[in-house]
Amino acid sequence: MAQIKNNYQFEDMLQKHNLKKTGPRLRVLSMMYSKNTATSQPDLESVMNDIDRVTLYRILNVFEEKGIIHKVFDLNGTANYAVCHSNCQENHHHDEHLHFNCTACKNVYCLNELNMPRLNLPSGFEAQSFTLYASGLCPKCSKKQAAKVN
Amino acid sequence: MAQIKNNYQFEDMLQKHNLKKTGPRLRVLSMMYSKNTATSQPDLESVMNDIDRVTLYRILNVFEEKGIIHKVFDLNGTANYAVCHSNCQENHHHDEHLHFNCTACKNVYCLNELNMPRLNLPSGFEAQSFTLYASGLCPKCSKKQAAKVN
DNA sequence: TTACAAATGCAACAATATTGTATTTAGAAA
DNA sequence: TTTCTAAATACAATATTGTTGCATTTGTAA
Ligand SMILES: [Mn+2]
Ligand SMILES: [Mn+2]
Ligand SMILES: [Zn+2]
Ligand SMILES: [Zn+2]
Repeated sequence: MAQIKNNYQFEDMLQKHNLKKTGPRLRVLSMMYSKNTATSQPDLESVMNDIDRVTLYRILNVFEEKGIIHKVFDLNGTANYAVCHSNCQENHHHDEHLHFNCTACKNVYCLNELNMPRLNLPSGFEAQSFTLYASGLCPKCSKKQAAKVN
Repeated sequence: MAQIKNNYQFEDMLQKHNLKKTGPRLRVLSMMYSKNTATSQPDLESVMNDIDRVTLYRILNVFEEKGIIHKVFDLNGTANYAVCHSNCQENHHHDEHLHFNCTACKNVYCLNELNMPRLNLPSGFEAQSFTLYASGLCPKCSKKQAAKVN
């Protein structure tokens, strides 16, 4: 689980970032903090189907700008959003961790505990940030598969 | 440059993969082999604007299936395509290298020479493939920037 | 040369994302 | 508390990217 937080803490988060406390924003925050996987845009939209699509896009964008969440594309190129755990600042993210795409359940996991390995690029390339992607089976799905085989 | 190849070689490639030699396919091959960066779908479409959009999508898909090209999403989530250099087979790619996104010129470079570092995942995760993304300045753009500063 | 599967072109549609603007609302100020 | 306003939301229109079905054309094997 990302981090258990209650509604007061979400309100504080919004306040700290000079964002008004609104229902849609609190609900998006609460949903994203309640999961240990990233949230796909389509998923978010179907769960919050009473909130206007455009509003959701704008909430996601402002949260990303503020350093509250970061965007990660899964293997099909669909946008997923996950809470930042790296003390990201406004317009200055540092979410340099592994993103694991489960090919079975399609969930995207942020493996924050895994540091990025240092590596030296070919001469001339100046990297500012790194992200590592992996795909395969997540713990749940690999267990399921093992069970099937038996 | 990916590899200099002439039209006869492209025809051979198609034949080897049991694909008919057609104008659109040869042109796509030729374009992608003439560059050392990946080709974005929008770019491809605007350059080959006399070929139907759907045909281009189908060419890209069949080339990917056959192991001729691989897809890589850039930092904005747009699809880019690059020729495979890892002896990829039909439905079995192994393009595990670094993809460098230049934030200035927006080009995507496949740095095939860079092997993926080994890393151990948290227990339970079973990775089948890895891709590393980096963003920053490519050699050309970092030179330009250095020139400006002076 | 013929025949036919494969490839292309075209039309329709679906999904995702952006822009502009009217309306509503959170929160500051009176 | 009430008033006021910038910020946020809702709604409409449009853009971009990708898919599906089918008619037509074409590469190639016989
Ligand atoms: Mn992440
Ligand atoms: Mn590549
Ligand atoms: Zn899974
Ligand atoms: Zn560049």
